[in-house]
Amino acid sequence: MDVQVDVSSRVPIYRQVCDQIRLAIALGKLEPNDRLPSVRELSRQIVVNPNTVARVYTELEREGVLNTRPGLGVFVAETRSDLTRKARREKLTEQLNIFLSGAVHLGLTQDEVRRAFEEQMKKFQWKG
Amino acid sequence: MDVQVDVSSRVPIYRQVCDQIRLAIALGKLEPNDRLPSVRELSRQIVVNPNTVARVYTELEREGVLNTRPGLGVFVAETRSDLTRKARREKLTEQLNIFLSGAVHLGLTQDEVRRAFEEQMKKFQWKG
Amino acid sequence: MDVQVDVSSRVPIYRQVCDQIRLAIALGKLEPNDRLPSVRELSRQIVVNPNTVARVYTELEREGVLNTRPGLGVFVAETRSDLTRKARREKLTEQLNIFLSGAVHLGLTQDEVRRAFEEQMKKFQWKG
Amino acid sequence: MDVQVDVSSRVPIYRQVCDQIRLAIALGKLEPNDRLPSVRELSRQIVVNPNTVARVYTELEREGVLNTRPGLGVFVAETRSDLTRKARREKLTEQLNIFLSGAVHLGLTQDEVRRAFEEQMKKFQWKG
DNA sequence: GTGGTCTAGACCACC
DNA sequence: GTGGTCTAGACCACT
Repeated sequence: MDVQVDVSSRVPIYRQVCDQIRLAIALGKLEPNDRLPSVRELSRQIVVNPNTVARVYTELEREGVLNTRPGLGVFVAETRSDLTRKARREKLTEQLNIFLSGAVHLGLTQDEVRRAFEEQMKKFQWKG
Repeated sequence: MDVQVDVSSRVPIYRQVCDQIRLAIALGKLEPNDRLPSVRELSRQIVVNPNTVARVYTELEREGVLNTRPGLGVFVAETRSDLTRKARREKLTEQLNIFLSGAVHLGLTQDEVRRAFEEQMKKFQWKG
Repeated sequence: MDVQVDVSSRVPIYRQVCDQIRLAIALGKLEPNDRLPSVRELSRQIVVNPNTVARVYTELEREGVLNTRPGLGVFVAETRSDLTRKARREKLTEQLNIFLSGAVHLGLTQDEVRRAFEEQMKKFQWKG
Repeated sequence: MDVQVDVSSRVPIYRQVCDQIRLAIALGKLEPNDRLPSVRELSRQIVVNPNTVARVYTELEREGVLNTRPGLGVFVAETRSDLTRKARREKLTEQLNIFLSGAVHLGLTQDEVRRAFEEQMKKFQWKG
């Protein structure tokens, strides 16, 4: 678990950390039942207030990504999805549009984006 | 130019409008040197405080997406890109990773995501 | 909106407030698009730290019960449910078992509980 | 006595065990004067720290649900109720309200909830 | 004015 | 040791 925080970014710290933990899990760098660093440990490591880290863990627990075992620590949860198929497709399209409109705005070509997409996709842990 | 504002979204209104204007340009619905509605016009149209619209235009001008010709109105700027090729690729990868971790967590398969990706990509106006 | 907080309870304050707001909505005392008191207002009213109230609002927003319009305040959201039918039935049964085992433990009879159930149920705003 | 502990739940282990013992009594699976497994026995069986089991028994004894006969073991107490009739009705209504607001928010109809209620109620061991 | 984020530091419950 | 909750107070972004 190496987490990088950019304090000068406009993205809130707790969001940066959330994103990185989600990413690590999606990439398979963290697997179900792996233990994460303790709140105090991680807060020392990335030089951030313990409350901020606690907030990250709380938030990811509510999302079902992590779960905490009182007195033991915080662990990666088993994956599950309560969402309907339709809701999931909608969320996907929504996220996709945000991503693609950013890509267009960067002035990249369709092929560049497709290549990057295919390349990155290999690195993730897919379901099927 | 039809802009839809969702007041019940957690995304700030000014950002929603910014994103939609950028998107319209990315999709080719707005082309360089097209004139945008005036601040008052647009604020009436989408039922939003004029200050908020003014801010949107200021911000997009600062980004180099729009430019104001005093007395004439606000226009779509010629596309240009300040970012180096390398910086743009890095930004792309970063956004891609956030998008893909979300997709993995939704429990979708690689094929489902790829299909949605190809389908949505058609709708955008690419450079190359 | 009258909210009662019992500081001597073992139930955390933020949870007491959450429960009462959810209840008010379920009873139809608060309807979609009604505005809630501001964070500072409610925190003064119930004599609790503003952060605690902010936490309540954040949590209920994540649940989809409320949504906040930046600069304007916090509002009751339109109801929606992304959950699958199966997930909803499971949650219902789970909550029901907790409730019923509490009721048995109180030493009440089946009829007493059924009567209370039918009586309270009338007061809520049901979907069908 | 089969007790299932879900370590990935946010409910503390000791409460899970307490709840399940109370539930077993409510369902009539355990009757007054039945003997429970010893602390060591149960802790081995459910793979939990013996201290945690000891705490469960202490707590349930304090509540009057169990009682310890030194040298003999731990037994289910005779049912008794300290609460006044009025206090019990109030507690019932309070729990009912929390349960029903959850049910409303799940988007279920009155009939669905009533059917689930009647079905689950059969499984419990009532007083009257 | 509104809510959102972060820090600092305290106390409690759980194992 | 672990995380959870609450307070106090600061600063920022949005309308």
